[in-house]
Amino acid sequence: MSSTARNTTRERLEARESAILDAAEGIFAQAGFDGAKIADIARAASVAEGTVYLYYKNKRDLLAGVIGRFWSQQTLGAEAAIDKEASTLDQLEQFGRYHLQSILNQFDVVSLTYRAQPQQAQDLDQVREYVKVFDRIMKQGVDRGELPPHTPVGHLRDVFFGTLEFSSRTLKLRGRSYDHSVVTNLLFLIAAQDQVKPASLETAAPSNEDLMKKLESIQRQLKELKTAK
Amino acid sequence: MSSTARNTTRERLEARESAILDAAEGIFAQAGFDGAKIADIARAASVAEGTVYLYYKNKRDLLAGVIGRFWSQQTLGAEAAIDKEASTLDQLEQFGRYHLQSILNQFDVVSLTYRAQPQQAQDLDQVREYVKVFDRIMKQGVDRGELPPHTPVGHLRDVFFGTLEFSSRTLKLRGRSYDHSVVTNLLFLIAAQDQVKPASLETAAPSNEDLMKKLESIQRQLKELKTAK
DNA sequence: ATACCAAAATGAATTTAATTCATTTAAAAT
DNA sequence: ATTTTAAATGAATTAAATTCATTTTGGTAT
Repeated sequence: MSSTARNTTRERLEARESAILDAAEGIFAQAGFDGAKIADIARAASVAEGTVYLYYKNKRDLLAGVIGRFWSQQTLGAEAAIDKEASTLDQLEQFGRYHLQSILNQFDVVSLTYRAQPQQAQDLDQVREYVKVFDRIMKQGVDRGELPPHTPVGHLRDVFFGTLEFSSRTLKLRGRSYDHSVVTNLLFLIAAQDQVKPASLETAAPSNEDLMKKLESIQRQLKELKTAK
Repeated sequence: MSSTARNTTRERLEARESAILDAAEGIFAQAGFDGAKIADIARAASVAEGTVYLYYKNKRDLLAGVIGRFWSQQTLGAEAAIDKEASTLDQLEQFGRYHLQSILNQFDVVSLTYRAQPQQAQDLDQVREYVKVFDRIMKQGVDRGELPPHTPVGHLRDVFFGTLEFSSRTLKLRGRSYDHSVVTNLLFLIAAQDQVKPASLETAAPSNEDLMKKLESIQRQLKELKTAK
């Protein structure tokens, strides 16, 4: 078996698996898990019914495949949407905006996530990876001193994802589209919490003295500019 | 048909319907919606399979019955758990504690809620009633002057239920039981928001930090000007 | 190029479980 | 006591997931 041939074969199999996943995602999203018939999915993927079972053990497993792929892509998308150089709060806002927008745009696929079996731990592995994006932002925030060391990341994670999830349902229910104020309000809440608790010296807001010094420096520079002309 | 007889008949029918709902709740909670067999439910309720279909159109409708009854009871329980004389924040804490405790205790039944069809509006009528408990507390808070008039109740509703829901999943996942700090932290967040500013970032007064950032940006531009010369 | 093998694919047959319905049983009315 | 109506039954039907005996395909060796 030549290397080229092996590649061709594998590529053919992967293309077929992709076709099945694509078909399944479409039919599941459109008809729901129960409403989707393997026969329809097979037809949409241009394979025989039995072929689906060569790639996935059963309908549940196929669902897990669709969900896993979706959340993997979400993780990549989120990482692309976040500016590594931005402040922690800005990163959180970028992530929040990305999250809300994408779960709204792909509401039907996201809803399928709840049909996975939480008992089957690996069914939700990719969701767990996605959640880690939040954890990394928060950890970096603490390391950088932008968040207090005692920041309750676990709680805030549930606040963040819970709020955005429920907000997306509310928006959908009311037939409304993405609303940035949801993210803004949420960030406000999270930021407010940080302010209330005793902040470390590093994170202390600049004093008026600091501002005045900065202004005086600017004033000096302006004078230099004027005289230089 | 005598009044007594009519009563006896109706009572008999209601008892039977109750038996079916009890059986369904038990089997659904234990086996999940897909895993539950109508045959098992019928056996547990001591009726024939066909009898189930005299009371409920199909399996989905039976699920809706179980969910509806559960959330109706939740509404009654919540109203009993809330002291009408207490302050708004105390009432919110009482409700939050009740909500988290009960969704943890009856996690399997609550999970079934996500199997209802959001399209079928009336499937979730009782859930909507339950949510109104929150709205009434908030409205009363605004009327009493304990909350600012512009309090974003809709947004806070999603924060409240979303956070508690996700927190319950986290606790379940980690095999932990009710943790009051979840409620405390949530209340803290909500209270902080009221104190700070509930609207959007646009209307917020700029913090010293914001001023400092703006000044630093001006300073950078000045430097560029100077070196450009 | 041909024959052979193993992997992949097929779709008809099987299985499982929801739903229906002709029949029976029980209750209410006359 | 008889008739009528409502409720209940469970065997038969139906729908859809899953299996599996058979066929097809692609790669390898002669």
